[in-house]
Amino acid sequence: MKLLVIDGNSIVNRAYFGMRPLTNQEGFPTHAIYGFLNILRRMEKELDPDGVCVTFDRKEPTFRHLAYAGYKAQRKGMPEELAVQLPVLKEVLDAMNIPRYELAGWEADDLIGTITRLGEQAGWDCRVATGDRDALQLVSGQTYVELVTTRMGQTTTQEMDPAAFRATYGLEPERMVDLKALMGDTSDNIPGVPGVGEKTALALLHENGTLQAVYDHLDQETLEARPVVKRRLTEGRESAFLSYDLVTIRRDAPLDFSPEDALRKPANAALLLELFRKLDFQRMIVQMGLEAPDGAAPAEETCPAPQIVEWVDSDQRAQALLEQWQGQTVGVLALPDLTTLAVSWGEKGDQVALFRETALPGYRDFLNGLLGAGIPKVGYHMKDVMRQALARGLQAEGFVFDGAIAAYLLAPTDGSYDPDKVGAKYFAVALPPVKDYLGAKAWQGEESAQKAGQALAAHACLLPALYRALPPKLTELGLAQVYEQVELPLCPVLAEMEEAGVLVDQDALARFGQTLKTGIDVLQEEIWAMAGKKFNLNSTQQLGKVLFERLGLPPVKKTKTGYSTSAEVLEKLRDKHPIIQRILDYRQLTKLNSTYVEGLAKVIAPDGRIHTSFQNTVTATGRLSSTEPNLQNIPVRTELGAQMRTMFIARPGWVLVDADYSQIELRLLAHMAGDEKMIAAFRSGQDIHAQTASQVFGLPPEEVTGELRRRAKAVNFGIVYGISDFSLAQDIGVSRQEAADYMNKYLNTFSGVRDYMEHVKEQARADGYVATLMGRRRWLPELKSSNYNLRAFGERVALNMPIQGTAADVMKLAMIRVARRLKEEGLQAQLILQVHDELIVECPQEETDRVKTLLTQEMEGAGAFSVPLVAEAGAGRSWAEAKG
DNA sequence: GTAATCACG
DNA sequence: ACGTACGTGATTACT
Repeated sequence: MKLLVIDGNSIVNRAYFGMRPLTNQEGFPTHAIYGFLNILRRMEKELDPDGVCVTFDRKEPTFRHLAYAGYKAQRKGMPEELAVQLPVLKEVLDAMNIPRYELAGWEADDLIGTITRLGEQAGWDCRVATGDRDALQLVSGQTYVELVTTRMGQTTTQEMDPAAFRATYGLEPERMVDLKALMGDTSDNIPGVPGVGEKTALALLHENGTLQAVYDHLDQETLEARPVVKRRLTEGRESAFLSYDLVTIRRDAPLDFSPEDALRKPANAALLLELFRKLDFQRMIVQMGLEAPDGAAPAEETCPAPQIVEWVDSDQRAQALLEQWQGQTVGVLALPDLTTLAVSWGEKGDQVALFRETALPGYRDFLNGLLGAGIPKVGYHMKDVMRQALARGLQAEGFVFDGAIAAYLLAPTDGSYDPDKVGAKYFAVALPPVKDYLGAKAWQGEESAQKAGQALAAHACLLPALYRALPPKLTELGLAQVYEQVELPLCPVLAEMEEAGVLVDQDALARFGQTLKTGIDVLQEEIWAMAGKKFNLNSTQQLGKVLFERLGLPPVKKTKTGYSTSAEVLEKLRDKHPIIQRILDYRQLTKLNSTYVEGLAKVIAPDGRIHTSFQNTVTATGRLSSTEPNLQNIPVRTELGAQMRTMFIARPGWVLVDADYSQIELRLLAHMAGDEKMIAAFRSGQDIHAQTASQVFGLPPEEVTGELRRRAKAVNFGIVYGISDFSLAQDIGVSRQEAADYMNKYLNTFSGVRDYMEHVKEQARADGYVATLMGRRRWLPELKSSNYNLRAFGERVALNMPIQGTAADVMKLAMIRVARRLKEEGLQAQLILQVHDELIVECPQEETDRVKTLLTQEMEGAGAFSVPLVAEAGAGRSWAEAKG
C-alpha cells in the first residue's frame, strides 16, 4: 500500500510563484489552486497511491518559532492574493474527499513527519510531495520524497530515495538536519552558523559525521577546522543548535491518523463541479470527467414531469387547443408514422395533450392546424414529421428547434439520441425508455397503451426544456452557425427527397436477379465439386476449413474466430487453386443478389419507387447516412455491379441529372493546409493525381506512368485519412520502406500539408476536439488515452474529420441552395438522392440543360476557398447513364 | 447480439 | 514495442 502525503503549504507556494497569474471571470485569483491541483493530479498519475492526504500549517506561529525572535519580523507575509485562495483550495480538497490535516501549534512538516511515521508503522510506503528540502530528513527505505520544482508553469519532480539522497549529499538522510543546522536556510529563516555555507557544512559533516561531533571535535586539529571556520563555529554555537531544533521535523504530533483514513474515495462530483464552475476551471471539469466536454451535466434547470395528461378525442377540444397554442411555443413529439403524437405546453411545459389518428375523427385537420406557421413548435427529428406531413399532403411549418439535431451537434459520437438518453445527459432525469411507445406491441392492450401514452407524454415534456437548455450550449461551442444555416434548413430538403424517392425498373431488376441466380448455382456446384463436399459457402468458418484444412492452402491471415477468408486474403491465393476465383465470383454474385436485387425489391413502395431514409443524426463527421435501404452504397466499381445503376431510372419523359464534386476533400485539404503547391495544382485545373505524381517523383508530367499516378492517388487518399506507411504499403503493394519514402517525398513537396497535420493534432490535443470550417465539432477524448491504439486512432480522426466534415457541410449547403433555386425557378425538377459528393435530380427532359447548369453552379458556389470547387454534371435515363 | 464480409464515398 | 487509413449500412452465420 502506498500513501501520498502532500505538503499543502509548500506545494501551493510553488504553484503560486511558479505559474503565470490566473483569475476567474470575477477577477478572483485562482492560479495557486489550479497549479496545486495540476501537481496533485500529476502525482496521483505518476505514483498511483492507494491513499492521499494533505497537510497545512496553521497561521499561528509555533512555539518553537516564538523562541527565535527574528522569525516573525523577517518572515514575509503570505501575499494577499495567495492567502485568499487557501480556504477555497481546502473546500476543493474536501469536495474531492481528500483528508487534510492542520493542527494549531504544529507546522505542516511536523504533521508530515507524524503521518509518515504512522504510515511506516502500519507497513505502508510513503511518498511526500513537497518543494522543501527539509523533508529529505524523512527519507527512509519506506518513505521517499518527491521534490517538486515549478518553473515557467512547468512542474518537474525528482524522487529522492535513500540512494538518491546519498548520491546528492554523500550523507545519510537523517543528517539533513545537521547540514541545515550548519548552513542555515534563508528562505525558511533558519540562521545556521553565519559564514558557513553548504560546502563547508558538507565538508565538516563528511569529516565528523554529526553536528554534535563537529562541536565535540572543535578543539582538535583537523583539516576543515581552519581558524576562521573554528571562530565562526564557536560564535555560532547557539545559533547552530537552535537551528538544529528548528529544522528537526517532529514526528510526535498529537494527530489521530491511520493510513486507512486517507484511502482514495470518489469525489463529491456535484460539489466539485460547482466549485470548478465558480473558479472557471473548464478544462479541469472535462479532464476530471465531471462533465462531458459537450456541456452535459446535471443542470440547475430540470425537465418537468407531465402534470396534466389528456387524450384528446373530440374535434372541438382539438380545435380549442389549437387556438390556445397560437403564438405559444409547444413541444411536439410524434411516432415515426405520425399516427400518434404528444404536444406539451404551458408555463412549465408540463401539460400534455395526446392525439391518435384512430381516436380523433378530425385528426388530419388537427395536424394541419398544428403544423401551421402560427404555432411555434419544438420538434424532435422534425425531418421525419415533415416527411409524414408531405405524405399526407400537408405543409409543415413553424418548427423553431429540433432537440435531436441539437443533441447530435453537441455530441455527434453519442450514438443514440433517444429522448430518455438526452434527458439523462442534460437534466439527470430518468425518463421511461423509448420502447414503451415505439412499435405496434407497445400499444396493444389497455395497460400497454396507458404506459405508452405516459412515456410519450414524459418525453414530450423534455422538448421545451431542451429548447431552453441547449441553444446556449450550441452558441457557446460555436455550433450555432452549422445548426441554423445547415442542419435546420436541410430538414425540409431531406423530407422532400425521401418522399420523392427514386423509380426502379422492377422488370430489369428481376431479370438481373435471375441471371445472378443462374451464375450462383453454377459456381456453387463447381466449388462443391472442387472441394469434394457440399458445405455452406456463406459460412466463413466452413469455407475456412475447406480452404485451409481440406485443400491445404496456406492461411494468410487470422481473425478472432479462425481463418480469414476475406477478398483481400483470397486475392493472394488466386493463383494457388482454381477454386479461389470461383469463390470470389460467388461472393460478388451473392452480394449483388442478396443485398441489392432482393434487398431493394423488398423495399419498393407501391408507387414503384424506393424511399430511403436519410439519417441526419448519425455520423461523427456530419455526413448523412442512408438506411432502409442504403442507397449510398449501390455498386459502381465493377462492371457487373455497375449494372445495378441501370435499374435506377427516371419516370417516362423525365431524366436523371447527376452532379458530383471533383476531389472535394483533397481540395479542402489544400485550402485548409494553405499549401501553395497543392493550391496551384488545383488552380491549374489539371489531373491532380498525375500532378502529385509529377511533383513527388520529380518527373515531367509526360513521364508519369499509370502506375505512378495510381500510387500518388493512394497517397493523396491516405493523407486525408491520417495514413501510416504500413497501411499505404499494404494498399499499393510496395514495401513499407518504399511507402515511407513516398510519404516523405509527398510531405516534403507539400510541406504546408505536413505543417497542417502537426498543427491540427496539437490543437486537437489542447482543445479536446476538432472542428470543420463551419464549426461542426467532434470531441476526441481518445487523444488523452493511455492506450496507444486508441490515441493513434484519435490522431487519424483529428486529421480526417475536419476535411470529411467540411466537405459534408459544403454538400449540405449545396443541397439547400439547389432545392431553393429549383423552387425559385419554378422547375419541376426534384432532388432525389445524395451520395456524399454527388447529387441526383429527377426532372422533365426539357429541363435537363437548365438543371445541369443550376446544379453545377449551386454546388460550386456553396463555398469559397483558395481553390475552386468543381462539380461535373451528366444526364441520362438511368443513374448509370447520368453518371457516365 | 456480435463477427465477418463487402458495398459505397 | 506496439499495430496499422476515414466515414457508413446490410446480409449472413452463429452463439
